[in-house]
Parts: sequence; structure tokens; C-alpha cells
Amino acid sequence: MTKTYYVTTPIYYVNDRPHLGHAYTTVACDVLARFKRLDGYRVHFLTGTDEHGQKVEKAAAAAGIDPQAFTDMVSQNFRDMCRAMDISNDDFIRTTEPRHIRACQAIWQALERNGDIYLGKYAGWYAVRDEAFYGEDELTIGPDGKRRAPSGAEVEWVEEPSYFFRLSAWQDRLLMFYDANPDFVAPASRRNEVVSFVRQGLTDLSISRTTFSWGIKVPNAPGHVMYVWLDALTNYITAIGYPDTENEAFRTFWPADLHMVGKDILRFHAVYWPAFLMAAGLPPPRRVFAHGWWTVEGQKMSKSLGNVVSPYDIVAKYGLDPVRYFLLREVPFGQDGDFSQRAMVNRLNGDLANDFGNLAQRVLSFIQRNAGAQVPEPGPFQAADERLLGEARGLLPVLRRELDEQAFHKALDAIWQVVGAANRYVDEQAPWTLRKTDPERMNTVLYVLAEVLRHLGILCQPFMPGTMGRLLDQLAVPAQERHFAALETNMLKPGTKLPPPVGIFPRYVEEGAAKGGGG
RNA sequence: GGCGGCGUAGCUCAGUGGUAGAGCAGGGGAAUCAUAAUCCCUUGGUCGGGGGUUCAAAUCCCUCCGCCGCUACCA
Repeated sequence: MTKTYYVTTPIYYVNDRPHLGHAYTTVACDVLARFKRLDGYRVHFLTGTDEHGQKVEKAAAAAGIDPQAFTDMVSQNFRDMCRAMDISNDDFIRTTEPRHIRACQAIWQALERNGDIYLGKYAGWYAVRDEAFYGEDELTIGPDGKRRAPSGAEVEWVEEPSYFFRLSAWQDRLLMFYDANPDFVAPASRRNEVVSFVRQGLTDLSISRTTFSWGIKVPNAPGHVMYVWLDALTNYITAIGYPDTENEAFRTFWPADLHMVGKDILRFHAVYWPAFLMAAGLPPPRRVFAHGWWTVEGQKMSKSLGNVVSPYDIVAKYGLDPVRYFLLREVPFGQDGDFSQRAMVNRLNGDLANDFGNLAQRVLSFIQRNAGAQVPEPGPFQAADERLLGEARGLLPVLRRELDEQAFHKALDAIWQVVGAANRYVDEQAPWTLRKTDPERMNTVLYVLAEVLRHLGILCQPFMPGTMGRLLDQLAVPAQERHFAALETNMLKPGTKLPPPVGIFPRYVEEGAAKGGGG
């Protein structure tokens, strides 16, 4: 039976332009999806856009177009971002699609059948911007006389009939679920927050609105549209065919292996969503990981500061794969991090250009000039050769373990241990000396190094698919031998012609800095 | 206010009872295959302060200071 893996990003709210944070979440999921595919899993990788709600309705009105045309336009921005970041998603869902409307209405009816929905009345302060209600006591009154939520969003008094979800009834079952599934929420500190939140007691959740219309209609309840979070969360099952739970995709991929989310939307995913699912008779996802935020040069990213980082800008400046690498290497995944020019350039020039890029270049160009531009014929391996090959071959199980915990930084660190070992091996073996004293030994050393590069190239593909593709081209590794199973079974064949090497990670030279070179 | 976390080398962090660690940055050297990259050596810390337990504490306990997250409440 084929192993399967279902991973999702949040669906991104279309009232926002793609920024570094969106790229981060999406790249992280992309690495996992690519890794699992190369490891022989059948993968479903979902991303998409969240397109309903009062905020979108108002933004569209402000733009003078209808909401559907507005979301068509803005949703495309996120598709474009995926393309720009080399994202390998299998599907891109939009909450305005018919399949999703059908799924939402179905889950609503399932909740209703289970007795978890009742009609009540909601009165309270509502912030359109946050899509959330606030208590009177949470508000502050500004000098302009307007009430604002703690987030700074303006609130308005809303009094309307509303359907409620009996969330309070699910408290115990949620706690039992967390208890039985200690890895459901990660990192562990977030899990504690979730558990203590639920332990404090849950109140029923208002899940319909009557004050605007840009949403999914509640079945048999004219005037009511669904609460955006019930709508949005359901996307994860829409995409695999809900409400047809007997279909192949659904049976294969549900429950999802991982919902990747930002820490701001953890509660929706770790509390409301499992409750909705259990109430609808479906198992909750296996895991929700809440990652951290990026600051920029030490400051919070914000529109008012005007320092919101566009993925396009940094990719244009540093290159796509260096950016992908940086995002996952610089910060222990789960923590907040800082995106700075200095840190980015350090990683690019230090880890990528000097350590890895130069390793590839020194080995490949040596082979090109001194080994007939082909994979050398190795002699017997010595202890040092076996040691280095052993380190490279030992990476896969480590990466599997780290990536199953979303510890991207540790996975990359492990890979770079081998890069360092390979650079040391080059110096110790000194093939430039062997060339004169022992050409056969030189060939063995070069073979070992090429083979280590093959491992590194294959294993780094999830992180830097484009660049590693070029490295593997330079090693003449056939396209169909780039999956993980080929690591063991398809060693480089001596005599294979190798193309002239081209640097894979050029150093980043500061704009306006002296290019060097002297005369 | 409650719960939780953090405070270790200039920077980012690892290290949960047994002689203080890594990467980067800084200093010195080697080598010359390579993207002036690499390799070796090295400077640097009273592990936030204080007290306690222990033969032994960054690691356990108490307390104080500072920072952060979740959450509650008062006004």
C-alpha cells in the first residue's frame, strides 16, 4: 500500500497582497510535499484563497466592482506567487468555487443533523477587519469617538439572528482528543496554549451572519450566510471531494497529515476545526503546526511602516532558491525570526556560495580538467572514503525524522554537516597532489566526491528544486533517478560524460561595492 | 491577575546533575583544486542577580530583575 501525505497551507485572504509571510508558509509546505514525493509517498498539497466575508465585500465595493470579479483578480495574485516561489501544489482552491459551496452546505447540514446547531440571537461589537466579535470591555474609545478592538480595528454594534454551533458541548471531547494525540498541536508551547484555552471553558460560536451577503448561503435559512471560518476551514475537505466521503481521494487523504498555519490562526485550526469535524462525524487532522512571524531588519512588518517585504523583490535580488533556503535555515521553525539583508547575504555567501556551491565547483571543475570530463573509475575505497560516503548515506533517515517534526532548520544543518565533511575531505585527500603521485587514487577520491554531491543534490531538491536540478544535470543524473530510492541503487556510473560545470550559487555582491579583481 | 516560556561567547542559538558548546563575526597560520572559495589553530562566557539542595548545578528548589506568548479581570 502506498504511503500518503496530505499537507495544506491556510487559504489566504484575498484582501491582501502576497508578502513574505505567505511565501514562508507556502514554501515550508512545498518542501514537505516535495520531500514526501521523492520519498515515495502519494502526496496531496493544497493551497488557495479565502474569498468570502464582509471585508471582501466592502473592498470590492470600494473598488467599484462586484465581489466575484474582485476576488477573481486578487486570487490570481496568490497563484502568481506560487509560480514565483516554485510551489508544487497539486490543487489551488477558491472558496467561491461551486465544489466548496456544496461542501460547506453539506457540512452545515451534518452539524445540524447532529444537533450541534441552533438558532439564537447575536448582539455585540463586531470588527469587520478582524472578522471577530469583541466584548464591551475589550474595546477602547479613541479620540475620534470610535470604539476599537485591541487589534486597532473599528468595531460596530451588530444585533442579528444567528445560528450557533454548540462548541461548549465539545470541550471535554476536545481535551480528550488533545490528550490522546500529544503531537496534534506543535510546537509544544502552542499546544499548551490551546489546551489551557479549552480548559477554561468554551462558549458557543456564532456561525451565521445576516448583515451582509458575500458568503455561502446557509441551507434553508434565507438571509443567513456562513461565518467565514466555518466556510474557510471546510476548504481542507472540499479539496478532496467532501461531501463524498466514499470517493478515492477522500478515503486516501483524510485525515490530513498536516495543516500548516501562522500562529495567529491556531485557535481556529486547533479548537474550532476539530470540533466541527467531530460534530460532522469526521476525524480531525493529524497535526496543526503554528509557525512564527518574520520581522524585517528588526521591525514588525506593517503597511504603515511601509516595510512589507514582497516575495518578488527578494527573489529578484537574491534568487529564488537562496530565499527558500534562508527562510527555512535561518530560524528554528516555529519561532519568530528576522529577515535582514545582512543575515540573508551571510547565508547566501557563506552556506550556499562558499560551502556548497564552491564544493560542487571545485570537484566538478577538477573532474572536468583532470579526469577526462567523465565520472572517474574508482579503485578500492579507503576508510576515509567509506566514512564520508557513510555520512552522506546516513542523511536520509535524519531528514525524515526532522521533517516529520517540521524541523527544517535541523534538517538543513544535518545536510551542511556533510557539506563541511566533504570540503575537509577534499583538503585532506588533496587530489591536486594525487594527480601527480597517484592518479588512480585521485580517481577514487573524485568519484567519492561526485557521489557525495549526487546525494546532496538529490536530498536538497525539496528545498532548492531549481538549483539542485542544475547540479544533478552537471552530474549527469538522469531525471528518473533523482528520487530517494535511487540514492542507494543508482550510484554514478564511471565513464559517464559530464558537461562543463557552471557555478550553482553565485556570491551576492553588494550593489555599488567594488567588484574586486584588481587590474 | 492566572498559566506557560525565555534570559548561555560580539550576533543567532544548542546544551535538564558530572571538567562550558556550535555557526557566524574577530585574530593567526596552511594550502592553491575551486565562486579570493577551502582547511587548521585561536581570542572570547563569574551560563540575568541572589540564596538553597548536592560530593557535584547552566541543568533541581526558592526569590528578585528583565523580556515574550496565551488568557482573565478591573477600571
